[in-house]
Amino acid sequence: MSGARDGNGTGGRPKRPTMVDVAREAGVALRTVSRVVNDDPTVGPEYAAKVQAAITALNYRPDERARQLRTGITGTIGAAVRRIAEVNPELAAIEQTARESGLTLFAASTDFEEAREREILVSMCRQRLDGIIVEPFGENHGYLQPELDAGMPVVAMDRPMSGISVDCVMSDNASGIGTAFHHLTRYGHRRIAYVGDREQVYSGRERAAAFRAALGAHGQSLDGLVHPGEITPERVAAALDTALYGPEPATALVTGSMDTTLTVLRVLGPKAASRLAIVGFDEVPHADLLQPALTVVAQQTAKIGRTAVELLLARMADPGRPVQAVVVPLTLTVRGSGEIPV
Amino acid sequence: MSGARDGNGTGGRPKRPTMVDVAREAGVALRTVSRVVNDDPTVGPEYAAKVQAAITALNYRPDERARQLRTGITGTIGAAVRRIAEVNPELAAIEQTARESGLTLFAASTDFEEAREREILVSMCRQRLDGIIVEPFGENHGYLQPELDAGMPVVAMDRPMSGISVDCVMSDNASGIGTAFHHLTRYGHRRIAYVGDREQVYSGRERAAAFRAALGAHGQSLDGLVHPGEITPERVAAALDTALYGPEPATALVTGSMDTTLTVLRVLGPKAASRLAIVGFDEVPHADLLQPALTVVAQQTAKIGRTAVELLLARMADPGRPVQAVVVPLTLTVRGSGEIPV
DNA sequence: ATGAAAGCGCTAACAA
DNA sequence: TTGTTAGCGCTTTCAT
Repeated sequence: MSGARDGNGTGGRPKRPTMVDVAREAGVALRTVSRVVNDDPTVGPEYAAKVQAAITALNYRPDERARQLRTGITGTIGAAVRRIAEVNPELAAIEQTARESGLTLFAASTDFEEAREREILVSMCRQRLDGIIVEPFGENHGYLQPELDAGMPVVAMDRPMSGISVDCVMSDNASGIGTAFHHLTRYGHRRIAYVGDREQVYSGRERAAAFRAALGAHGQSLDGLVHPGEITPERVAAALDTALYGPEPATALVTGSMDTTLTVLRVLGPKAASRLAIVGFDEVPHADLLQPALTVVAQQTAKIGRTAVELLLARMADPGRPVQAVVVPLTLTVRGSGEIPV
Repeated sequence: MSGARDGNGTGGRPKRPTMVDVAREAGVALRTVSRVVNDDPTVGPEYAAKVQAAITALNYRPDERARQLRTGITGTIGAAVRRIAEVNPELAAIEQTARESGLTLFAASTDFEEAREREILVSMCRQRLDGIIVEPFGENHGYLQPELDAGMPVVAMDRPMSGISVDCVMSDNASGIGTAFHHLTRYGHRRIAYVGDREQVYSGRERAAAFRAALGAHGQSLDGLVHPGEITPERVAAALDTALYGPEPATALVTGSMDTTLTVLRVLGPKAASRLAIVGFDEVPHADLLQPALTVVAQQTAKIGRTAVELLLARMADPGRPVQAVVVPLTLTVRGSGEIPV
């Protein structure tokens, strides 16, 4: 049976067999095929065998789209993150946790562009994904309110969302900066400078503020020591000039992000970098290969990613639960650059 | 109208409005709503306005799944790669090229596990994606033959697939190794060693073979110089011992992959590494921050990713076209480590 | 320019 | 245990 090549004569693309085709081939009802495909135990062994044979003979593959349309669930969650093809331990943790939970992950890069972010989020909503994790960037996410009202579970990661109230997990920026600062004071430093991202973005704002607070609590003035701003070689070089070569030079440095750390190292060059005490905020790839190896306060990225999925699962299970904000502490990793004494 | 909260009384999850609801709200036929949603120009302005108003009032969002089921196309291509969430320029290029082509990208990590790879590919086929790019790992992809027969476009990237015949794009491993080798001979090196991945994997096999050929063509014996194998600190340390501290020590080294390069640098330590001439195969993150900065032959990863999408698009457009294999040359990036003379 | 009705491939009530 | 039937939400002939 079923020997003929395909129903098609000439050039048309081959048509895939459907459940109806399998049912006809096996001589059973559609419903029975569905039962076999879904491992329903209430099918007689000989029927099951006949169906299996037909499935193999026709190379039948169920159409997931139809299944999803009918059941209403996709078994897929979305992740809208800065970049999927860069080092992104949160995303790695999300992917693994999703897999452990039997969910497929659909990840897309916002590139930290507001328009792109919106495009991705709206697209995920149109696909009726079971839930969305977003590392938010844009300034107003009010356009998602109707989706939330319609029951779409959303979790924010690394930054809070603006204009809507959703579950959220992020690092304890303030205490991380404090850890970096106090680690350096332990090695005798009193003049400690900060270079980090611009205060227009949430994390840049939080970390600069925390550094100012640390300086104040330590009885230091802020003059020439705190340099949030655009991370470009020029801007970073100017900041370092002010901080390191002024009348009261800083002897130690806290950087506010991975990008800042790398730019600082490039601007300083190997000789200057090896003499200055540096604690980086956030891990740097292959930090152990640098000279000196880089001491950092690292975000618990894996924990953050895992928590994001857990928050999402909780909300999927109970849409009415109160909105929750989880804060994750950072951990100090000592490697050398932060232990250079005054 | 439509003022009531939702059709729902108590705890049930809110039901989304469908096209029928919009049609009823607007007092038009279903077909008209569909026309408006799809920007069909043959709708009268007042009808269009009424429909738009209803869409806004109900916060209607079309269900992409239903659309896909009906039209048969998803507008989505899949990419099964080693790892998302790591530096992966091929994937970045795929994502960008897909976006430029108006396609959504669905990426998943195989982790270079055969079972995982198969799971992902089968899942993508069940979702009826418009096409699949795969960085293959497994040894037998024959299970995909029925999908190919059913018209599923598949393109292999970085490695060929086994057991099936599909379009493919990859680096010119042999000539890349040749470039690295000859660059070192230009600085007077005659004893040049190779450490790289095990020959069970395609690229490891190709590169080791190319290195042996280069040695041979240069009139050198192979003894103690060629070390393919597992990339572990122990194995790499043993290989380096043999190559660098034997009776005729090598004065230069070619590594066979990014992982190999990083492991070699870690095993050697900063002092030994700064004395040995090294050319890495493939780019290393922040290679410019190392001391000395690392000279590499880099794969044209962006070109490879872009080409993969282009091959896929071509096959989607013409399923009958002959299978094509594209080979992309590597480029030498001089930074210091490869220009240390004998 | 608009509408009525069929059906994409599947699951889920309900019958038998 | 198996089959019949009615949709999921949309697009698409085909009439009007």
